[in-house]
Amino acid sequence: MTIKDIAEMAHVSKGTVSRVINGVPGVGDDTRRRVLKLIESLDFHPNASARGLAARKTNTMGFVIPHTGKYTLTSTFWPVFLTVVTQEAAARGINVLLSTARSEDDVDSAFRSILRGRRIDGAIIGAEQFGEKQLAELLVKNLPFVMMGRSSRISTHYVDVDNSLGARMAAEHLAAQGHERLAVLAGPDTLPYVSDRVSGARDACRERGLPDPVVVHSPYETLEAARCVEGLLLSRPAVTGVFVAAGDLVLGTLRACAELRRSVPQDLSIVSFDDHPFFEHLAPGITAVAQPIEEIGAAAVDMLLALMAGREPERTAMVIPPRLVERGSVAGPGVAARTSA
Amino acid sequence: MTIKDIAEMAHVSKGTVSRVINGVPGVGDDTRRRVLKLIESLDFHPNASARGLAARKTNTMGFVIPHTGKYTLTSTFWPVFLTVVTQEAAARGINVLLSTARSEDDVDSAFRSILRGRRIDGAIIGAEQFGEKQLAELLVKNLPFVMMGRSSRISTHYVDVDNSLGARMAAEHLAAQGHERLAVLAGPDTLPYVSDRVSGARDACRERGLPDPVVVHSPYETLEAARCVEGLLLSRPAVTGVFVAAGDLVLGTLRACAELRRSVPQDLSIVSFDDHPFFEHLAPGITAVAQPIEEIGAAAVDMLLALMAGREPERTAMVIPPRLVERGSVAGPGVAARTSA
DNA sequence: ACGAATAACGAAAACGGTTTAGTGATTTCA
DNA sequence: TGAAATCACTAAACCGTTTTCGTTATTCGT
Repeated sequence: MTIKDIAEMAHVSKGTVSRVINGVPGVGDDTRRRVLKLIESLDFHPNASARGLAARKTNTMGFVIPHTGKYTLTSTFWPVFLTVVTQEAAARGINVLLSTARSEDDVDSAFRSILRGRRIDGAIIGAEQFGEKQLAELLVKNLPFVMMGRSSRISTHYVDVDNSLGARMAAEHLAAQGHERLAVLAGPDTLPYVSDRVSGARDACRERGLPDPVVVHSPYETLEAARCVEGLLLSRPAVTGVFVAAGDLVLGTLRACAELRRSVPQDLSIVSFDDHPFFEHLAPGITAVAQPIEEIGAAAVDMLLALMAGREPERTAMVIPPRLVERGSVAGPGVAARTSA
Repeated sequence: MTIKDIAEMAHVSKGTVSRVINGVPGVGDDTRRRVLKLIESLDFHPNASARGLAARKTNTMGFVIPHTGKYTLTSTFWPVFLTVVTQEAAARGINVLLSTARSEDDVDSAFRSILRGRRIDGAIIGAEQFGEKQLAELLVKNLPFVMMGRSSRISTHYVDVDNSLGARMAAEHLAAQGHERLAVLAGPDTLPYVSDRVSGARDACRERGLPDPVVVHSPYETLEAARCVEGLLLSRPAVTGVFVAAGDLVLGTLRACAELRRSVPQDLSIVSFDDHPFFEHLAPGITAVAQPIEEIGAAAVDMLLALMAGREPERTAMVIPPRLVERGSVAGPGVAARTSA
């Protein structure tokens, strides 16, 4: 079944059918209705490849997930973001072509496989994976894209959570409970957003006249994170509150506390950057700076679709504030002191 | 840059270039090398839409994720499965078009959006979403597909974990520690695999001469699961071991225990069907019947690729055994008895 | 050394749409 | 009321590949 069959049955030309399908003006009302009814009743769908070839657009966007951790899709951020983006795109008639990268080298091949052959009209990409090569390729191919997160190389077309603000919120929340010796457990310092989170927390401390927080960087690996936190727990003077600057590190933090028999929040208060469904159900619940992922995803799709349609989006960069979700993992530092006294 | 440009530069016809690109015989060795070098040096990639149109294949597979829970991609199974499938497909030069469904009704539209317009050559689909309509549509379109899980409607072209065996393993593991009063916390009984898991556990009990386990069905919602488990914990005679028949229900189980101040494994032993990275890091670690997701994913892709290539796969149905991962959430029932005595 | 088989290629016809240019009929306006 | 403008539509070119078919050299067997 092709457009030609429809045309014959409706006694019109292919061009007219095409115009009807695409809602292009230049077709009489009665003709349009007749063709539409025919298409409907035959459940006809135009061939996507043919459309892509003729119109030079595929109505498909690419999604390239970075490779932080073994299965990035078990992280606190990406699975939800991917879900939101996919649904948001589907609602607008856009399909999502997915690409994951296992290793650092894979990023390149994932990139190419998705860019190759004008398979997509645009892409959403994690800012952290913007190497020179990838960037060059995108620009050369003139492919619209929006980044999730900010890259040091490109300063536009991105959507990001306000990392600095979120970090401040976390640090201030801890400080407001009376904590004075804070720590930041941050991700690898190669990631662009990590330094924002670290400095945000540091600034908050300085403004309150507190000493700079001790900063530890850990890969997104529970065991390594646990080792880092152990170091923190054994250091003197004791840290009483930790800002865990990525949800993926929370489990390691809890594990370290369990192993050293420190209890949360009595011995250590925790605020996480990133929320996750299971944080609510742990005992205690984890207080978190939650990214409004739905909002971020919708914004990213909006921006990309504008670019794909050839117009400049209203806002070419968006930084969205997170919000603090208070649960049980934060208490005053006095609790531990009183207990040990 | 098109195939025509390449042809002119190499002083051959478009047909020859096409043959070279597709590795079709009928081209001299030196010509082939020359064209190949040109393609390489110009970094030429043939237009995917044009290929799709002419060759009637898109080298793309669809992936339809079911809608169990708010964000299925935070479940214990699907994110990992999706990752594996995507990477396995990428390694074979196949792209993945993703589709998610938020609601029951959405399944249909997700289905159609991905099937529409011969955008894909085949699909991997969760068996649980096979309604009559979807099935009819697939068969009508003659679209190759493989199911993840077994459907009651179609008995071939699926890959599944051995649900029954896994359940037996779980129940027997509990029984081997001396538990006699077991419970099964299962997912919604509309899902096809749920009854297999329930009956597997029941059979294991019967064979050992134990009473049938008490079975509770819960949606994949932490709070509802917790309520179910509370009921279990308060029932008499007391249940001492529970087989949590889906990873997504573990958190609810733990939450109920925490709320009623029962400790694991002293008061309640837990075995989960499905493993998850964070199970290892909880205290205690959760003993789980782990699905070999990588193996399952690879098998599914293999099978689908065979179908897409037009040949019948060697194995038209695969049931893969899970394996038991012992951690700290199981102990003998005596512990609680002794404590309370 | 000669006809037959084979190999290497070119020309051109699909594939199923979109889009441009053109045509006849109708409406608009002075 | 006649020329101009508008409208609804058709015909045909085009998008960038694959694939079929035919042609020309080349190799083969005898």
